[in-house]
Amino acid sequence: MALTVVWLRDDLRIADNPALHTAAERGDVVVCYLLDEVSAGIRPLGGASRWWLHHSLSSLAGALEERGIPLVLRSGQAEEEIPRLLTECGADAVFWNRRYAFTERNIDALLTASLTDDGYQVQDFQANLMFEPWQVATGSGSPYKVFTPFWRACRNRQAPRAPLDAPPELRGPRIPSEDLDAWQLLPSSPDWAGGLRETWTPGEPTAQVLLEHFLTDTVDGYAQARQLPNVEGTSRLSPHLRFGEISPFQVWHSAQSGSTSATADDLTVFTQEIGWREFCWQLLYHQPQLATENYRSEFNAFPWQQPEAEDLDAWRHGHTGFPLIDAGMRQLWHTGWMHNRVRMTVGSFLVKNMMVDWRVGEQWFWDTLVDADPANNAANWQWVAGSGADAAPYFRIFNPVTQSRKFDPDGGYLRRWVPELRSVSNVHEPWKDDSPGGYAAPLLDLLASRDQALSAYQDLRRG
DNA sequence: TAGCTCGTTGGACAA
DNA sequence: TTTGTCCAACGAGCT
Repeated sequence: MALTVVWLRDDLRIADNPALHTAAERGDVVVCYLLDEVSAGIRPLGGASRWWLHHSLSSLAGALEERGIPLVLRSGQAEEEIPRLLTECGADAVFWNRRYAFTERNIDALLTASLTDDGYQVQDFQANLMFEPWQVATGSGSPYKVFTPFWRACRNRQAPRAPLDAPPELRGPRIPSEDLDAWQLLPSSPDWAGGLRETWTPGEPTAQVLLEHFLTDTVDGYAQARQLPNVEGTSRLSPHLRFGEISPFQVWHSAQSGSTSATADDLTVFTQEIGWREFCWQLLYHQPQLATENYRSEFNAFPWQQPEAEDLDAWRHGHTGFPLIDAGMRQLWHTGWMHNRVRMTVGSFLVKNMMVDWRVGEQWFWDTLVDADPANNAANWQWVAGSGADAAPYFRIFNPVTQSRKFDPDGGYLRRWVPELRSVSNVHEPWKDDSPGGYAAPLLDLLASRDQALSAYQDLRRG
């Protein structure tokens, strides 16, 4: 009797999971998740991601149990634990869905070679990107560095395959599993996850509900509403996509076939966001050090400032004295998520007004975002800093006052996340108010710091 | 080939 | 209050 180990990684779902689907057609399955915190080069998950992972695994384990099979949890080095599990359960094959980061690819390649040598059937599948990074290239054969031509080239390719249904039946033996609680993925002392619990329900079922809800109720007007941080105008699918509770194929096909009232423009803009995820991953595929090294090496000479500890702390926890910055950073700290427009603004503030190295911000987002994604996070911080592939022009410096006037005119978002501002009438510029109500004084001079950044960037250009 | 167009997300200032 | 222009070239990508 054929028995396949399905090794799940960033694909914690049952539907549209080609590895699981094919294994179930083949015979019995053992579904496994391996927590590998020991292989060299693996970046440890941030705190918010660990919280999400715990609940996502818990949700998946429950769903598999309902179908009669367990989720087998193991921890340790993949090179040792996967062969051990294969021997232990008597499997003759192992299937997984491909992943694209450098260390992970190498681990998978080494395992494939050694397990194949040992006589196992090893098979990998395309599941987490609609366009494989090596499939999309410019006319001259090089990887794309600019989003628009990249996404145009993707759209000109064959349409992504239709998503697979969940396997109709899952059978398999009961294999001992480690205890999820013993992994201590959840914060205990202190338990800072209250805001995450209020905000999110990790797991595949919720991801499907969110997608349906988005396409039924929210996507109409998306192109405009997604700009407004105080409006529930986005899909909020990002952490679900990050952990693979839903696949881009599912999102893409639902958006194409959605008989909604949305305009073509709304659907195009939404689909494009899925395209950005694909773009960031192909950047990371071709530039493995995207999270740690400037994509444009001339930025190695940029004069980043070493921030005072209390200034950096003011940024991290939302006490800079700039309402939009503080609202965003507090939303992040509380919920593990921040509206994208505000992400750009707080990023620009850290990198350009405070002149702090983008990697400091990237690491903070990595620790605090529930959707912290190795490719998206790194590529977008580099975009903000101007050191990235398809970077923002250096003179593009977000002004937090102008941004909140434009995208949160009545200050609802600002007052929601910064209670000190509720009694302040000049909510966009509280320092001009007669009674700023205990709200922090501005950390810096916006115009002066802007000029300083502009000249530093100009110096870099001149070499 | 060499030329041409274009580039997710802005701000300041003038008219 | 709104709209247009400039900021500074430059490299990507296409034809």
